[in-house]
Formats: sequence, structure tokens, C-alpha cells
Amino acid sequence: MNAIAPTGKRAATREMILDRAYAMACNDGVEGLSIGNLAQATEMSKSGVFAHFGSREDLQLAVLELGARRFMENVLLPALKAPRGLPRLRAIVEHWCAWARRYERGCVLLSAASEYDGREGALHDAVVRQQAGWRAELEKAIGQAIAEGHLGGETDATQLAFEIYAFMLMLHHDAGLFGFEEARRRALSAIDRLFASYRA
Amino acid sequence: MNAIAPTGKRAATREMILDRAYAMACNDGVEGLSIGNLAQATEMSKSGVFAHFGSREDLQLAVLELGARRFMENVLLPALKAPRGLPRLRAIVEHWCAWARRYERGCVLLSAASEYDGREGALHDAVVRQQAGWRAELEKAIGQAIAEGHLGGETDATQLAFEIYAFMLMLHHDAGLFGFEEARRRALSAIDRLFASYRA
DNA sequence: GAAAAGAACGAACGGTCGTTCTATTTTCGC
DNA sequence: GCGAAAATAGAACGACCGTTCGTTCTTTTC
Repeated sequence: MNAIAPTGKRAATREMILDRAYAMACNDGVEGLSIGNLAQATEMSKSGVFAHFGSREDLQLAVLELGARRFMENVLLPALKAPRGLPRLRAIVEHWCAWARRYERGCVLLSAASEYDGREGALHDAVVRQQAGWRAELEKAIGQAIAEGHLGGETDATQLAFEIYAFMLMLHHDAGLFGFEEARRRALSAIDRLFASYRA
Repeated sequence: MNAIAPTGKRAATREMILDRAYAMACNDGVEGLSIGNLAQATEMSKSGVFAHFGSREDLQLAVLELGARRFMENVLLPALKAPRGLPRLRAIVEHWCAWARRYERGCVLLSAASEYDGREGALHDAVVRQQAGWRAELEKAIGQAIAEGHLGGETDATQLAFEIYAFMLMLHHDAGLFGFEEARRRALSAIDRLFASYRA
């Protein structure tokens, strides 16, 4: 009867399936998800898994949404405890790094961004929406840093968000190819230079 | 009898197949390649296509290699006509941008990097080798810019290569999601700031 | 405890996958 | 032009794909 947090069996197993699906998508990408493998991973029948999502695409969308939610919970939310401005911005970067290490072998959101780059369809739209949303959050935090006087008044928030994101994207990129630790050092160093050059 | 540029039918059709495969991989990624689709695109039979490569993996490797060769031919080679140092570095970025626009819908090399990020196998190794090779070329050009006195003597070439690559990676990323032109402006602006901050 | 509702199963569908094998066609040196 | 050799076609393989359907098991409701 609780509409806010349904505790029924259906919702529970659906979440369990999604959790496994998310883990699988981290390694093989959202496009690499298959209902057969997922059934095996959940020790259910294919039809049992399938019944929880009307189609493979809906499953993929659900995984994408779960990924976005987890990203926000792990990166944005804890950073909100830091004071507005540069400290919060640094906290975002820090938690983002932790996220990158956790998903060193592949982040669902980034592989999805690459997979649905130049395509069309519901998945592409979902990726664009999610990416735009996160970029907006970044810009908001940057705007606060400007308002607090931590960054120069002439700072272009969109541009800085682009540049920070670029280095974090690069961290993910290099971590999977050349190892996490050096990539992390390089990315953090680059972002430090960035903050320094934009400082008021 | 010409071992350098074999003009036999075999080599010719093999190149034709690879050309089509490359085009397909641009849209769907190297992992999205299928021999069935490729046979359709080349108006050949599946087995006819298959015979030119011992396996799907070898086909994928060949496509990857072709991509790397084309990248070098289109980005590095023409930039070598510019004088050493910062001008050549700028030329590289310029041709790289042209490459990004040409493959706005997806670059084989980058989607491969994302697909084989945290995996193992011949394809992963090929991606790592190719990425490392390109990074080395970048560092070489940066080293020359330092030697010419265009960049500060304390410049960390590996770090700067990391940062340039990050913005070009971001260009590809954003171009597919939010449109090429704005992404290009942002990336070039970021790289200009970069060069300015490293200048001697 | 019977009846209704919900959830998972298992088999089957038409397709496509990569790959193998055997023919058939095409090419090319002579 | 002929015959050897290379190149392509075609059919078939087992495996897996997403999806559908009817059945069975479990849970809830009265």
C-alpha cells in the first residue's frame, strides 16, 4: 500500500535484476546487455527476467536511469556537504575520482554516451538528457564559486564545466588503458591548473 | 609479384571490404561489426567476406589498424608540413578537429577505446598500442616546441599531451551529443588557454 | 481453506550470429 | 584456349538473440 517505496516482491526482484544488469553493463556496455546472460546472472528464467521490463530497450533505459541516480548519489550528493564555491567544486572532483576508480573497468554512463553518440532513439535521448543534467549541476556549482568570489567574475561557467568534464572524461579513458593511478594524478594536476587560472 | 603493393584481386577486394567495414564501424563501433551486415554492404556472400579474414576478431583488428593508419595520414602527416614547434602543434589540433567533424557520428578509434577499456585480449592490446603510439607522437611534437623555445622549459610534455588529448576527446564526446560547432569552439578555446599557460 | 491474483517457468518462435564445408565460378600463367 | 589455382557462392551447423505463450508455482484475499 506504500506507493512511495513499494516493498512488494515484484519491485524487490526488479531491483535485484537491475542491480545485476548494472554490474554487467559496467563491463560490456548497455548495448552488450542480453536477457539471456542476465537470466543466468540472476538465476532466473529468461521469461522471468523479461516480464519485469516490456522489452530489452526498456531494460536498457532502466539501467541507464539507475546509473544516473547512483552517480548523483555518489558524486553530487556527498559534495553538497562541502561549503559552496571552490570547496564544493573540489569535493565534486574528489568524489568523481572515487567513482572513476570504482568503475575503472567501465562506467555505464560514459560507455552509453559513446555507444549512442551519433544515433537516434530513446536511448540516445536519455543519454543526452542525463549528460545535460549533470553538466547543468556542474555549471551551477561553478556559478556559486563565482558568486562567492572564489573564481574570477569574468569566468565562463559553461566553458569551465566543459574543461573540468574533459579531464574527468580523460581520467576514465586513460584509467582503462594505462592504469588508474597515473591518470588520476594527471587529471587532478590539470584541474588544479584550471582552478588556478580561473581564480579571482 | 609486387610484394610492396600487391595489385591482385584478392588484395583489392580485401581493401574494398575493409573500407566498407570501416564505415560501418564508425557508426556502430568495432564490436557492432557483423559479417552478415558486411556481406550485405559489399554485395558478397558471408563466406566470401569471411574468407578474407580468418575470423571476426581478425577483421576487427584489421579495421582498427586501418583506422589508425587513416588517422595518422589525415592528422599527423599533413601537420608535418608546418614548421616544428607550436605551429606544428596547432596544425595537429586543426587537422584533428577536421577529423572530428568528419567522424562526428563516431570515430572508430575512440569507440574502440571505450569498448575495450577494461577488457583483455588482442583487441584491447591493439587499442592500447595505438593509443600509446599517438600519445608518443603528440609528446614528440610538444618536445620540439619546448626545444624551439615556444613552450616553457619546465613544461611536462606528457602532462600537456594528456591535456590536449582530453579536450579533443571531449570534442568528440560533445559533438555527438550536443552538436559539433559549439564543442569545437569550446575545445579550441580551451586549448588556446592551455598553450598560453605553457608558453615560455 | 477455496478462489483470485501475481510471479516465474519452460518451451518454442523466427532470426542472426560466427564458422565450416563443399561446389562453383573466376582469374591467370602458359 | 587449357588447366591449375585462387576466389566466391551456397548450404548447413550449433549457439544465442528478443519475444510470445500457456502452464505452474507462490502469494494474497476473502
